[in-house]
Amino acid sequence: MEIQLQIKMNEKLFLRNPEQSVLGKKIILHSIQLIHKNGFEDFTFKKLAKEMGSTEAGIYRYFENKHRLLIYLTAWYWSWLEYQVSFQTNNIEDPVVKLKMLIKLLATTVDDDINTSHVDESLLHQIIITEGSKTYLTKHVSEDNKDQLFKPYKDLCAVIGNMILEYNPSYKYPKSLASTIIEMAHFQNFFMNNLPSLTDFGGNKDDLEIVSFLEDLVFSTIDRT
Amino acid sequence: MEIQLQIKMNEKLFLRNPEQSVLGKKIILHSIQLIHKNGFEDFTFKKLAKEMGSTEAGIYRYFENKHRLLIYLTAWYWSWLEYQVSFQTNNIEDPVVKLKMLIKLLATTVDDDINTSHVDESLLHQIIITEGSKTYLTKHVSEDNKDQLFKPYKDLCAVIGNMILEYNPSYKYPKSLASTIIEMAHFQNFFMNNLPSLTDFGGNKDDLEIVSFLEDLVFSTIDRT
DNA sequence: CCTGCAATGATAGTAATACTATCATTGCAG
DNA sequence: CTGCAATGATAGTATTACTATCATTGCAGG
Repeated sequence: MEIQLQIKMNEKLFLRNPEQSVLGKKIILHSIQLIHKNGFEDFTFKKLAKEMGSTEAGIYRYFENKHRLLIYLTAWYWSWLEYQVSFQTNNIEDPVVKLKMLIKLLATTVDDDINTSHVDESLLHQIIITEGSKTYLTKHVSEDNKDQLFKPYKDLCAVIGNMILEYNPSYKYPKSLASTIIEMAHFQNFFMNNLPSLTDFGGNKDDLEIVSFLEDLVFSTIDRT
Repeated sequence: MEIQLQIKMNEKLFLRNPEQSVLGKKIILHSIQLIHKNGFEDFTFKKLAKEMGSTEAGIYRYFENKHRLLIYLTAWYWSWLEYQVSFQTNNIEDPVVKLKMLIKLLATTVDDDINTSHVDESLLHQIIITEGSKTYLTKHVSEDNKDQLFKPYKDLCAVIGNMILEYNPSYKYPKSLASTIIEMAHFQNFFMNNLPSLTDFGGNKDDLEIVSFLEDLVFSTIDRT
């Protein structure tokens, strides 16, 4: 069985749909590599064009600017992850098992999904850890939010919130706990690898420790009514 | 009693100490106002110079670049906050009371401290919420960390970690929980004001709801051994 | 009182960034 | 085979992120 996974993205995320042309897919492929390599601050459309063997103007036909491209990549990632979550938790009824699966998906290294040829999910995951929050930590969040640019992130958060309520319908802060799980899965990973004294994961750099921390945090919190 | 609070800052944070001259203090004062007003991305030394009635070159004599200035402001804030924490929890023995005080200091609106004339802590607090994590979410974290630029943040995190251990010496993740409290105090605030569907704080926009969420989270987690 | 040096101001200049515009070429849909 | 959309090639502008130079000021120590 060979399938190609296509994620339908909000039209406002781009000027021209990058999934629908060779050039567009090359933009996605190489921007992921370049941002992963040198970070978002250092990333420019000129450098990307050079890397791709195309031109700056060509990229501007797809994305308004590099910030929009980052939002696109992030939105794509959260959509893909929500799909993974629904796939992996399908037919599971026990909310404990579901929540544990979710934490594992959020907090452990992602493998490249062979069903998406132009996206390396493993690299993208690391980009989201470092750059993801920059998509919304701006003065223009509200306008971007009105354009629904953060919908995939909010959708995933809602899914998690519902899992929490399934486990304990009387817990008062399901959405805040959901956003805490998402952000901390990433921040604790970043801290572990870059500022280890902010964590308890020593030198091991093992994803599974983050999973343990998060599981303990989540279930302690929602266990007591 | 009139005191002037002086915070000793790491020499690597600046080229020339801004606390030791009128121009330096003006840089701090106006950069806080400008970053608060238009956000860090839009902020440039040229605009700052114009606002202050000085010149771009003059500012470069104090700070290498705007990112370093942001790190300086952030480091200053965390140092000031650690002082507030030590002041407000002084003579308190009960770790519950201490932790609650800490959460309150982190998560509620800060008043301008009259003991620091050139820093508006209230504005600075809002800057840290939106821009704080950008100081370390870079490709050069490790070098910056070697220069001890994040020491105040790490120190505060250690203080919180110790409070947690005082309450429950067998809790396994005091430092990760500490960094979670700090980050979530800010992120939940940002979400509440800008992406409310990621929280359970509806339209009220009340700091105290964040306090309740964090208290519940922290004490649930460290209550169970 | 003067002198000397550090801090500041004023101005200029450069390379890179973040775009926008124009026109030529190509390739494939009808 | 033709026409139009996508791409390529090139150029140009305003702003950003600096660096350099020289003149001015102001005050600390002799």
